[in-house]
Amino acid sequence: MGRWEPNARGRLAEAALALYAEQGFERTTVIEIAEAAGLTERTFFRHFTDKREVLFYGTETAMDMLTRAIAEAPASASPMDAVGAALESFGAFFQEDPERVRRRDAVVSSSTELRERELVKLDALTSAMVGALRERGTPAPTAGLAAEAGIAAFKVAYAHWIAAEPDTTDSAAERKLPGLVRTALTDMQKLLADRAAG
Amino acid sequence: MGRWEPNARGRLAEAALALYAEQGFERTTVIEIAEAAGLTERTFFRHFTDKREVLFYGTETAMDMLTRAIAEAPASASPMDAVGAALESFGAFFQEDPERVRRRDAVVSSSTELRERELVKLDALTSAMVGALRERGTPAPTAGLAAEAGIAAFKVAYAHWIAAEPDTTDSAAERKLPGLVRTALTDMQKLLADRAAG
DNA sequence: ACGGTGATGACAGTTCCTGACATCACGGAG
DNA sequence: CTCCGTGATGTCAGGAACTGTCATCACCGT
Repeated sequence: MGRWEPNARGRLAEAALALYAEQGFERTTVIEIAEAAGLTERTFFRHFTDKREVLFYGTETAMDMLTRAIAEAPASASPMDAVGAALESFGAFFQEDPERVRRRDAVVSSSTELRERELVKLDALTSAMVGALRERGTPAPTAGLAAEAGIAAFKVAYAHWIAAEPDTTDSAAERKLPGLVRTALTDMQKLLADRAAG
Repeated sequence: MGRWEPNARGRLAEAALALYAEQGFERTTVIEIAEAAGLTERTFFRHFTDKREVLFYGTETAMDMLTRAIAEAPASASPMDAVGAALESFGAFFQEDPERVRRRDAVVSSSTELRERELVKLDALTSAMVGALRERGTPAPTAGLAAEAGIAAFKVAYAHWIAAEPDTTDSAAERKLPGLVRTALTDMQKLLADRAAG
């Protein structure tokens, strides 16, 4: 594998995912990853700031997706409508390649450090949504609450989705991520309504 | 400062907080912390698994507090009632020493790595609350939603509280953390109710 | 053919963190 | 009072994650 093979970043990401899955995150060394991709350790760190970051490649894309979805929501949509729509389309995007998502999730779930990083990414998505909401005139406190509530519901929906689907071709609505996001939001609303006043 | 001075752990935590605040997290070395506490680097790592963990000392106590509050909630309380009560008392605990909380928050906020760790701790608190809810018979999906929604509201309330209070003796209800938690929860409910059906 | 540009390699160095073993203070058994 | 076990600490060696610096290489336009 020569020095100037194309798509170095992609090769590194692939090699890392494979090695993490195979022998675990902690027992995989950056040198191993780099050599598996035909590169050197130093080059790995030119493409990824971190040993973990290599698994969180598309986060910027995800942020764009969410902010755009919120910006493009009709002016009549409430903040929670906009957030809900954005997260549903986000869920739909996940479903496009469930196999890859599963593979990646298995690796991330197996390591505390990786779950740590995933939470930061979710927090970044929250901030991005807050920004997009403020852009369309939502006041700051409302934007914060809407974004946090939305991400919270998404977490639950995603956990359900991952835990359920084995790899069957079953396409019941309950197994589709956008639908799970929607029901999580309504269930959350019901739970919050179910409180003793004052 | 001799080898057998008491409370090594506390001294390390104090020294770390002071140094992080003074010169930043990344530019502080573990050796510096250890020497400031009259100990060695190796001993630091016997007391804390991490350079970051030293700032998240009381997390187990916090988990106990939350799980106990949920367990002790009256049987008639809804899941969201129990979570809300637990988080309000949690907020009250924070308020006991606002100065220290502020100091610590300034340090944590200044470093990505530390915010990362804080998010993990919040996630651990979420899991603890889920466990406590399940203990009292709440079904798993409901428990997950209630805990996530509660933590989401708490995050927003906490951010408000930190951003507002300068150090004034002002004790308006809006500046008290338990009250902010409560209003965050009701505001979140309103936002979620404000959605197009579907 | 030639020089500029960007990606990569090579290497040294710092810091985080761990394992293994020695050492010290204390508290109880005799 | 002495001796010895126990737990906390010190010392040392070392792996692995990252960073800075400079040389080297492939490509691209002139």
